[in-house]
Amino acid sequence: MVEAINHSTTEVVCCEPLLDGTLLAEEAEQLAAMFKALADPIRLRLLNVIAASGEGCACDFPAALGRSQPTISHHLRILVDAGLLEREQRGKWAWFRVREPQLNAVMDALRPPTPVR
Amino acid sequence: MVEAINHSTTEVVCCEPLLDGTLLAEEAEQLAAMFKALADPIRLRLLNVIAASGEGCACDFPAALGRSQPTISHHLRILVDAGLLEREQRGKWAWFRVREPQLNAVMDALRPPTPVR
DNA sequence: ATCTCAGATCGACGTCTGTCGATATGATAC
DNA sequence: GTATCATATCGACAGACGTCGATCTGAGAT
Repeated sequence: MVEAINHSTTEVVCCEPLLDGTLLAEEAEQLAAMFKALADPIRLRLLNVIAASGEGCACDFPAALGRSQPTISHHLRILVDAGLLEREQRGKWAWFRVREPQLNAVMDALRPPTPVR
Repeated sequence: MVEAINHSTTEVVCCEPLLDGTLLAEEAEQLAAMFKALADPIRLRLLNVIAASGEGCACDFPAALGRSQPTISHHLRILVDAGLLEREQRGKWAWFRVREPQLNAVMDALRPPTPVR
């Protein structure tokens, strides 16, 4: 279906504010795509484990999370495509780091529109 | 499948912090369930429209969002079950409000573990 | 009680998703 | 070059999901 997936960056910093009544159909699509990337327990645990130590090697995840190597690779791809992880090749190993700006962008969409208090 | 769905409250305020390396398998399930409820453009637009005016009548949503009445009812149910909306019956109409504490709980899970700066 | 109408539930459909075994790719070591 | 090993891709499968037409439920109104 997807003819040429951008497997790396996804420089779109989606995420219009969710609660202020300005969310258009297309923006909702983009935001929903971000949430979809977060809507799986294995992917959340990948983010969690990687963020905890700053970075993580793909080689450790199948044993740590109890999923096969293809399954882990599949989930890592989804997180990278969503812009939530960045991938770096070191020798024959693949290392991943969390892209916190993208995570913050998702968080901002949930923030209520009450700028003053 | 689900034999008796709690269609109202869901007092679980899920959402352990995502980035600090303490996410257990079961907590990841709960958090993923919250993100799953947010991972659909129609549901995001429902939240958006309802939050914008403080409340919203189910009767307006099919026309506003271009989906059938059963489909809207389906999505509203998912948001109520996730604890993100609360439902109130007024005469024959159903009105909905956003439960901001629950939304904030999801947001807190995304916050990076840097309490001091 | 009967009528009307808003909303929920049911049943079906096509599509998407998570999973894994098998295989391909690509990088290092020899 | 070949061998080895880490990761990606492929193919298949079962289950979940979004959608809608048809129907049921329940609250007013008469």
